[in-house]
Amino acid sequence: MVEKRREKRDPQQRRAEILNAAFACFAERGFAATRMEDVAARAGIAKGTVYLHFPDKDALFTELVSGVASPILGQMGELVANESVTPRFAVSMFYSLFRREVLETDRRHLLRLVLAEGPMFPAVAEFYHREIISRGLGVLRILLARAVAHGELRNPGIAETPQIVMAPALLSIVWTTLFEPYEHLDTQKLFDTFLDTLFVPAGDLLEGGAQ
Amino acid sequence: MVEKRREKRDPQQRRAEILNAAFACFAERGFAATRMEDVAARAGIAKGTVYLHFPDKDALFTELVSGVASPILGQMGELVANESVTPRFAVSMFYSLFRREVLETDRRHLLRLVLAEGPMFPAVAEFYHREIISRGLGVLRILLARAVAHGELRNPGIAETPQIVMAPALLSIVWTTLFEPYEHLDTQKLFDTFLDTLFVPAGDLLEGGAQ
DNA sequence: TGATAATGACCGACCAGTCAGTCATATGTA
DNA sequence: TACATATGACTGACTGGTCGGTCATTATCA
Repeated sequence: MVEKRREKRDPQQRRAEILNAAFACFAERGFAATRMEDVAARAGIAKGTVYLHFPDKDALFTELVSGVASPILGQMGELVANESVTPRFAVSMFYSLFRREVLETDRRHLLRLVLAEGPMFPAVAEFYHREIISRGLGVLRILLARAVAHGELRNPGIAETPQIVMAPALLSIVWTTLFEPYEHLDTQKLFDTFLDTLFVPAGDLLEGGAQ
Repeated sequence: MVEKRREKRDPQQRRAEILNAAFACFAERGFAATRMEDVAARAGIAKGTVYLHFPDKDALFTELVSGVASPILGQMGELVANESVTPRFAVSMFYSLFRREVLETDRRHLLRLVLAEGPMFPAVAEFYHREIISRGLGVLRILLARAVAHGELRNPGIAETPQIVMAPALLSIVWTTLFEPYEHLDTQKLFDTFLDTLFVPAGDLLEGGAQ
């Protein structure tokens, strides 16, 4: 008979532990296939305890995907506020930030969850649009407008469809979580190539600049 | 007491009816939330009958998403075989084909299913990679190589990452099924703009060509 | 009148959510 | 300090309901 040790924790900490466990479970098995008991076990507590902190499974999920709202956008906001930073540099920073902080960490599974379960959870989709997508597009619009003014875009029309800039991020998420076992995608090259497609080559910026 | 009319059908036809019903159900509620009884009801038959045609729910789902493998790739194959068709025209045909045959039909829900449930069904992901993605990339590689040879790409590096060409298709699927209620995306403009970003403007093709 | 297809009541595994009871700790009392 | 009592976080067996899958029965067909 295993002796179960009870342990009281600071509610905030316990909450965080449950969210961590839930993240791991949802990320690796999806919403439907994850049992509340799995989450509890992973957090090292009993099932009932989970319900002391979250009203039900849906709430746990919604809170989870909403709560991990990345601090990336914050960094982007600062970056774009600085007029001396070129749009190309800002976008390239966004891409490498995305690669380092999302694509190459467990957070990529979170984004996958939003893609996969979003339609089932309008609250989640709405939240992500409002907090992440909408804000990101706002930053991009500023950047792209500035880029157009300086003639840095190969196709100025991009400024009217800033979603395009997000396309490689989406592609990389889907590819790495769906097709990577069958065919490797070099995401570094993907982002670099895309950047070179969006922006005119450095040498062409000062007119007459020979490459 | 309602008198239920039994009906015998050609097995092929019945199979198709079940698949249609399953498509509708899975598309609107996802795999987990769809009950076999829903599928049966939608097909106008009893639950047990479904099991006369498919061994279990997984098989039904797998068969469904595999079976609707689009004839689009076939059309693309023919198009690219014709040397006189310019790469830009071929890609633009692909985009409009995709818009007309997938994005603006119920088939878009099928693609969304693959994205959402793919990781849970390796067989599905593997199938889609092998039958759709892999073939599509093959066609694209040929097209892009030809485009590079004729100096039609703004960034020849694209030829090494043909996945990029698929990015707007992915973006449009995800956007329309996830964020469309909150913010409209003009997919026509999205694809047009992307095309203009990939390929050099028509006037620049013949060197010295004035715009 | 078999042979075949279809039915839907039924089974049992599974699981979200509940709640009566437990016990480590904090507080009050002598 | 030593003991009694109160608190509430924690537990896990249990419930009620759901749903994938089965199969004895019934209807239809050749």
